[in-house]
Amino acid sequence: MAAKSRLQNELKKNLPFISLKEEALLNIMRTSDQMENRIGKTFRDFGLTASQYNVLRILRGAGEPLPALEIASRLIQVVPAITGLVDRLEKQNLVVRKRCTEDRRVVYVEITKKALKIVDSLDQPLAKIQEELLGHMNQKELKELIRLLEKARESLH
Amino acid sequence: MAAKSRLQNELKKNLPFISLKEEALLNIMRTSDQMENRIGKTFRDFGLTASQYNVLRILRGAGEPLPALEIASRLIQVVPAITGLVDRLEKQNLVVRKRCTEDRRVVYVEITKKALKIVDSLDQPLAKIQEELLGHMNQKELKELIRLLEKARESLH
DNA sequence: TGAATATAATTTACATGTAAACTAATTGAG
DNA sequence: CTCAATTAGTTTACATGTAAATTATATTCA
Repeated sequence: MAAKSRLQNELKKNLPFISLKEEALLNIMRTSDQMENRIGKTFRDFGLTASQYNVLRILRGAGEPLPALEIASRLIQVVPAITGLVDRLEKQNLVVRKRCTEDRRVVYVEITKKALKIVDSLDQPLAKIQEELLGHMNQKELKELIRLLEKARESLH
Repeated sequence: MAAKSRLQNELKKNLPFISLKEEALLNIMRTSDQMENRIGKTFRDFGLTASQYNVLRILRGAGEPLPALEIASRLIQVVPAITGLVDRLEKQNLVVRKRCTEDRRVVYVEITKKALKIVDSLDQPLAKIQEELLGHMNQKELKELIRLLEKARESLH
């Protein structure tokens, strides 16, 4: 019924608040967007994008070359994205591709010394930004926030 | 020794989190990514992307044509993105551009009836997904999560 | 063994976000 | 009034995320 539909829309438009679930979802996405944005600026100051930094951080953490898909799975990215990402990192001499000899389908990605220096030099600035972004929350609040977000993600398992 | 946190296991990270702040930030971003991903699939089922849906939802909520930059500001997107977004929506006959006669710099974007139908038809599926994603959290938890995220964003003001 | 599958990456096509430069139109100070 | 500054949008250039198809290699099982 057209009239009823319009009325429903009218009511929806004027509702002072949305459902708690919708409000929570919007809060999660909005907070994430803004934090990513803030952190991303620091990466750009160092000539990296957030994705590029994450690849390098994973490689540093691993302490050894990793297959491309292994990196992709840790980034939770779709497979094709990793190819271009590694392409651009390789172009900047931040990683090296090495074809595996036992299984020639596998491409190992190795971080270079140049990249290690950059990633290391980002540790302090990043710690500072984390302090800037969440320094006003106390330990109890941070733990509760983490708990609630982990619980929220349980629906995705 | 305390068991590794859930996120650490998910990311197969070798090193422990340096700080609660870092863990909280990663939890925020990861949760957002996964929820966006899940919701995005529904939009695609209806021939829309998340960004396109958000533009249409804003226009429906406004109840009147809005200037392009007004839409952009509500989406918290950078200015140039809105042009292409409106281009693609216009190509699908979901919005119409109307140059303002008083101030010819301004472009009003108006939602079409076709688009209104689509957005309306998404209300129920979206409510269902919200239930699927956060239905296992009780009201108290949702309110606390919202409060903590709002507090987290205070540092960005 | 050999065909059917599965796996690791890549390629292609498209939508989007970001930054910087540019155009058109309006405004405001002198 | 006039010209510099501002404002609304667009264009361009690039990095990224998503999906589908493709290539090369490896594995499995009849």
